[in-house]
This record gives sequence, C-alpha cells and structure tokens, in this order.
Amino acid sequence: MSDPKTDTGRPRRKNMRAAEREKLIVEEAVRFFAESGFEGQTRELAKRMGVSHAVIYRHFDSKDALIERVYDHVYLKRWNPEWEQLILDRDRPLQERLTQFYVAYAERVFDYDWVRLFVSSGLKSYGLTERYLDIIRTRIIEPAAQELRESRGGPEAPPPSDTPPAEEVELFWGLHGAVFYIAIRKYVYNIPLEINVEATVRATVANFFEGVLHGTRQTNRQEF
Amino acid sequence: MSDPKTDTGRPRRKNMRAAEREKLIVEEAVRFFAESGFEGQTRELAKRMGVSHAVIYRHFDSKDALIERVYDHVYLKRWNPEWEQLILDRDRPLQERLTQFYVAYAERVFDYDWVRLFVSSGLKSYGLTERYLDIIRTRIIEPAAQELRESRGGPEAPPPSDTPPAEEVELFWGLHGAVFYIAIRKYVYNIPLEINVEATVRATVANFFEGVLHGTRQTNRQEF
DNA sequence: TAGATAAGTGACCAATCGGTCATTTGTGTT
DNA sequence: AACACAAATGACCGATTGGTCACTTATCTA
Repeated sequence: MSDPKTDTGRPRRKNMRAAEREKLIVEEAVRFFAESGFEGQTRELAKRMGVSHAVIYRHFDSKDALIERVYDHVYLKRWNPEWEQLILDRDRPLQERLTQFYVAYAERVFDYDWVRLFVSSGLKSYGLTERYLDIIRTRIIEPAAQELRESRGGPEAPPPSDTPPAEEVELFWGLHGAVFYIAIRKYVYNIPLEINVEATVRATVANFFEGVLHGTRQTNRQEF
Repeated sequence: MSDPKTDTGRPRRKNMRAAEREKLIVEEAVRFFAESGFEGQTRELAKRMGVSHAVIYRHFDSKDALIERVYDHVYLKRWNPEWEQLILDRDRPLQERLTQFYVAYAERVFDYDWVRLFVSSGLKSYGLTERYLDIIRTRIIEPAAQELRESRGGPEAPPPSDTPPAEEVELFWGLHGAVFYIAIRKYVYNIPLEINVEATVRATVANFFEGVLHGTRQTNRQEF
C-alpha cells in the first residue's frame, strides 16, 4: 500500500538507535504502567511497540530498572523550581501567589499518567511518594504557613520562629488535598468531571483564603 | 504447654466449621489485599492462616469471588444511613451538621484496610469506587450544597431548583477532598501524621465555612 | 560491496500463578 | 467404637511471569 520510506508513521520493524529505542520504551512504559499498574507484563508492553519483549531487556537490566526510569521521567521533570520563589514573593498577596502556584501545578501534574503512577507507587511504598511530598512540604506548605502566620498576626502576634506553625501547616495541607482530590476523582476514581479545572482551583484557593483571613481564630482551633 | 481446648489463640490446624472458616478467610483477606494489593497470591494469604491454599477454593469459587466478599465486608458495612438525615436536619446549623458528619465519617473510614482497598480498587476500576462515590455525592455533597444555597441566599436569591447548584457542589467536593486527603497521606503515602485527626477535621470544616459564609460571592467565582 | 557491529527475534527456562482433585484427617452422631 | 460426612492436604495442571541466549537481520563503515 504505502512505501515504507514515505510512511510517516512509526518506521516498521526497522532497527532503531539505542538511545531512540530507550526513549521510546520509557515513554510507552509510562502510559502502560499508568494503565495496568506495575504488575503489567513486559510482553504486553513490548507488543504495543510492535517488538519482542527481549528488546526491553537489551536496554534495561530488569523490569525494576525500567520502573526506576519511568519514575525519573514522570516526576523529576515536572517540578518547576521557580515555584519555590513564587511562594516567598512578598510583592504580591499570599492568596495571589498560591492561586498562581496551584493553577500552574494543576496544569503540569493533573494528567492521567502522572496521577495514577503517583498513587500506584504510593501503595507500593517504594519511598518515592514520601520523597516527593517532602518537597511539597518544605518548599510550598511550610513556607506558605510561615507567610500566613507572619502576615495575619497583628503586632501582638508571636514572633516568627524557625519551626513552621503546626496549625497553619495542617490548614495548607487541607488546601493541597482539596486541590489534588480533583485529580484523584478524575484519574483514580474515573469520575467524569465536566468542570473547568482552572476555575475550580481558583475558587478553592479563594474560598480557603476567605476562611483563613476573615474567620475568627478563637473558635474551633484550640485543640490542635 | 497449653491445652488446645483452653488455648484462646487460633485453634491449631484443627478443622473449622464452614461459616467460621469463611469469616476468617475474609477477615484475613481484607488485611492481606490492603497490604499487597489484589495481585497478592492466595498461597501467601493461606499461609498466614496456617492452612493450604486449597482451603480458600473450597469456600470461594475463585479469587475474584473472594475479592467481591472483601468489598462487601469492608465497604457496605461502614455506611451509616443516619448520616443522610443528619445532613438535612435544619434544626441545627449546616456547619454543625457537616462537622458531626466528617468527624463520624473519619472515625469509621480512616483505617488502613479501608483506605488502601478503596484506592486500589479505584485504580483497577471495577466500577466499585464509582458506585460508592455516587452515594457520597447524592446523599452528602449535593444535599449539603442545596442546603447552603438555600440558607445563604437572601430573599433575592434564585429559587431552589431540583438540580443541585454546580458551584456549591464543587466547593463541597473540595471540602471532602481536604478531609479525605488526610487519610490518603497517612495510609497511601505513608506519611507519619502526629496530628489529632478529629481536631484537624473540625478545623478544616470550620475554615471551609468561614470562607463560604463570610466570603464575597462575587469575586473569583464567576468562571464556574 | 563486504565485513563488522549493533538491533531484534523466537525459542527456552525456572519460578509463580489460579485452580483442581484424589486422598487423608478430623469431628459430630449413633 | 464405628460410621458418615465435612474439612484439610499436597501433589498436580496449564498458563503466565521475568529473564536469557544463540541466532538472524538490519545498518554503518571501510
């Protein structure tokens, strides 16, 4: 039908350069493991690429080694270091900074592959999710909590300390959960969401700050 | 050492009545699948009970049949129908109702087995999580959203309709996510939480209502 | 164009999986 | 104590698993 030379689709069964093949395997593996979980078979993964499963073992020592590469590819590349400065930028109101952060975060991370692989690896407890959430905690949650504590307390507020305020930290984890749960509903629970994600994120952050700024601090909080 | 008749521990290797054995299998399977995921082997499950894995197949037609029973045992028994009336009880402020609900909900459901099995089955998409979240939506989220819409709107507010207000519904999903994410952090991501869960739930609900009641409705919301 | 080298194949392996079955062992009944 | 039946066993089956290897095929280079 079509001349393989002019066929714009994937080159059929031709040999590929090692680097190119590896990249292709990792990309296909990301999607595959996101769908099937890590117990998905290498043979089926290979079949998707139209090659024998032995090819995978030419390029990766083991299935676990491939999974490691999948992690790298999916997680590490999606963290934007600028977010860390954004949270601390006192030229803008804290609410504005967090709105921008969560809108950008959702844009990057609310994705079938990312969310499912993250939750899957959480259940397997390879220690990977713990490391990632450490970044969220130390770079986003705790700085934001510190900013809030310093900004909203009057002159009589306790002086800022090195240890982040536990009460505010938990509230920000609540905000984080409210936002991320959107992705969980969509990609883990398969709930069809017809909502505008960005608008929902904005509204969630806005509602959070309305509570946090206008609320009375004295009630319902003493038990932390 | 101890007379097997008076030994309060598990009876060693003795035959059990069918009903008793089935119950024991299901209970052990709950814990086992929560730890290992549904790909855990029946042989290892049997080994935990000190029996051969053929025993499982005497009492259950297949592994899938056992998993079905595990679902029943874990999910259906933990829903309290009184919660549905609680949300609609206009003798009390809506915030109080939701606080009571989420404190009770967390008490029942924030549990290693429950949370991990729920997320696992979500990833497998057996349709089970969808059914469960339908209950949450129709019995809790949408009624609460309706209550809020009717309570906070002044006389000029639009008349209540049969279809729940989408804007409020999404906000309440945010509250639900903020609360449930506590359990996800603890049991899926293995983050050690030293917090008082009940106090955190109360604070989360309180902060949510401070935002929802004191906030200005006009800003940041028009895009839903 | 011929040889060298890298890429890909398919058969194979040992371990593991869900599931079955003839047989043995325990237990309530008479 | 003897019988009948239920419970449990362990060997076995066929399919599937991650992984290997000798061999074939494609591509680059001289």
